[in-house]
Amino acid sequence: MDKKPVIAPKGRQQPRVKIEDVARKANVSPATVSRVLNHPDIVRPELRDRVMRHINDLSYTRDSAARALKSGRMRTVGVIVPTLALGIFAEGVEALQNRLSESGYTLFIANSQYDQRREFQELQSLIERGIDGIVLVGASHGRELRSLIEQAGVPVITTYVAKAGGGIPAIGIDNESATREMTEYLLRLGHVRFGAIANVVAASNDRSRARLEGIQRALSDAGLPLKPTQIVKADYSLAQGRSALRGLLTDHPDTTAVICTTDTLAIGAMAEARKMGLSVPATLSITGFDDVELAAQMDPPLTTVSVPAAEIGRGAADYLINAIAGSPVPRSVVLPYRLVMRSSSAPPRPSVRPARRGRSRDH
Amino acid sequence: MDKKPVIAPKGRQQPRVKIEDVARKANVSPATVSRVLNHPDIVRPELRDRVMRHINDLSYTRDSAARALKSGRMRTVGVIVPTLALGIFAEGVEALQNRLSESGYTLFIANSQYDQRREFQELQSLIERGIDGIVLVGASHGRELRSLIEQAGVPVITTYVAKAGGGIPAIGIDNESATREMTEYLLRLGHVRFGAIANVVAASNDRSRARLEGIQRALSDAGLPLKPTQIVKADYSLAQGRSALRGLLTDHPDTTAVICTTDTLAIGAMAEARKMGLSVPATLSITGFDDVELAAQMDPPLTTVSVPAAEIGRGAADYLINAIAGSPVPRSVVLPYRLVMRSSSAPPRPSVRPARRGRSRDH
DNA sequence: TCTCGATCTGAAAACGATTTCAGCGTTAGG
DNA sequence: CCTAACGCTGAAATCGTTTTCAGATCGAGA
Repeated sequence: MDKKPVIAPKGRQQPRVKIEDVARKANVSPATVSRVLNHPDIVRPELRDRVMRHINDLSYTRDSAARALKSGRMRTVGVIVPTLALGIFAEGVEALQNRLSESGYTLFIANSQYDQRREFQELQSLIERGIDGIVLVGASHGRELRSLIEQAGVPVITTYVAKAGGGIPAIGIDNESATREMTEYLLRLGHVRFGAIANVVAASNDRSRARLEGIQRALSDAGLPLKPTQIVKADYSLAQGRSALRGLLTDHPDTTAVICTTDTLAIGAMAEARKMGLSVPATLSITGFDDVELAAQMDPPLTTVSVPAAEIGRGAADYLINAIAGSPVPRSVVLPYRLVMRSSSAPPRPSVRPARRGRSRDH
Repeated sequence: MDKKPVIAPKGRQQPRVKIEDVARKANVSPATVSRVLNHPDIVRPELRDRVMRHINDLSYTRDSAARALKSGRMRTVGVIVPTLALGIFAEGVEALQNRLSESGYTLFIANSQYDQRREFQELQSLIERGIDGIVLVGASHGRELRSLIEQAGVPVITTYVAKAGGGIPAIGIDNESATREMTEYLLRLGHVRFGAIANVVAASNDRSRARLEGIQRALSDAGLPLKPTQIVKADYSLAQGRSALRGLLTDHPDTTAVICTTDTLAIGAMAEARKMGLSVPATLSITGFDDVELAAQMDPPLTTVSVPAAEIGRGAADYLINAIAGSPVPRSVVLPYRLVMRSSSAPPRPSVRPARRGRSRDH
């Protein structure tokens, strides 16, 4: 009843059991205890067991700070994602953490909110913390960030992209090629009047930028280059998907296919289409990117590109674990994406000729 | 060209600049450099500036391991969430990290996959890493976990619930009361045949369990207790929401209101209802919990309970920062939830009496 | 019985920063 | 001009492990 009020304990109240205490109890030297912990195979089994028993008795755990100081390794990895709000990143981080945990590593997490300056600051803070490896997202980072990494001499890998500049290894998919394929698929279906909704407002979002380029390239190659007004820039919110579609159809009412660089945008677009009384895919085909859980459950189910987020996370973990250990590591890993054709895309309605207005202007 | 092949560097290649190097360059003692860094106000300004210049010149950063060893504080906090796949947790973690980062703390993240054993292991690993504070989710944790925390003497706070056992402080909402209110609202609308879909398969999911209890209590109080078959247990996936609704309506085709303990389940249920040709809310009212971004964008928009996830994350950060500093902290914080009435709920259709089959069986 | 190896184990020196304690120089007051 | 007091700075101890290096122990072979 007379314990301190609502004040949290100042320091550890019990003076922390250290390796020396265990050593004394077990009648061995601290060195032996350390060996039992770190190289169990080089100490005589009976002695090892005895020491182990005392370790458990005292429920001794080593001080990671001292350990890190002496050994120079923190057994810690950091990750900086743009945001956790996107399921695709959350999934990757979760897989990353799980794999690291299996190998005795712990994961520091930070988020940049798509802001390069913040990314730099967070990275600085992580490096000061002595992390052994770092996971980044995307290919575009400030050059000062790259020099910071280089100077720190910490292994790094960037994710969700197939390649990154500045000699940084990458694990991910070829975003541009994915949307190019998607666009070609829609072209094959017979579409000729396209629109694109891309979350490219954040300067650092090179994934969506690459995806947009894939769309543009495919359409240029088909002789149907996108006019600026056929491209709507958005952020990553559902609501922006809605307004983007509305804007797009205001400028180009005869559009038959809308390609979004994100499922979230596509879902927003679908919601808006429904509200506008447009039927998907009969009058409008819509496609997304990421294949989030909801995509398959939409009505109609969303045609999209499946991104192997968990595999990316696991791969990044493996890469860093090897790199830290000094094992050989691949330069970059390109993972396969998968086009998932569902019912939100279909051939354009053949009978209707809603293009009259556009056509008449041409001749 | 003759740099080592694909082998990562073994240790830091540059031998790391330490405090002594700075001291030598600046012609002062290491002690002074340390003081410049930690207590700038007690060192003569001109000298301080000189030292600072050399610190920058050499781009010296202190070794956090040594610092932590000597000072006993890691400036690090850990969080264990069930999963990051749920936006509600991702949002909280993001807010938590942002607030901690502002105060110079870094966040370790781990996930338990709703498994108490795993939660214990991850916590153990975090504590061994010397974290200064820990954030948990929910009220139900093994007693060995509680004793581990106590023994480590680390401040802890649990989140998303209004109170937790074992003297652990909490920050969150009163889940039971929220669903009770929601149920009462549906009762007032005139519903009498209810169904509940709850993600309670995970033993440790006390949030959903409390929510389910809220539903049951309200209905019991109204003299309409739920039969076991009116409660469908699920996990947290959209697909389970679908199959749960199907199962529920198979057993009780005359149901007019379905209360879900999660938006994800509710969205799945809505998708299934649409597929079954049932119109929401005309023949079936559906409600969720969490108010995820998508809830407002559904067709019809989903009636749900809004959970202040970001505020929970920030509050947890503030709590721990204060507790670690030894400042007074509140025992627990109950945050307000908010019932968000949208169009997925409405009075039951008065004219229709689809209950015939069920009724005939009764008499 | 003695010596040579082969194993294990212990003593002690790091790892890099923080902080106490004491000493130095300077200024103010007598 | 001398002493007291104050403000800064430096020397050195310390935090808890890991690891090198050497010493001890034991068995086997001569």
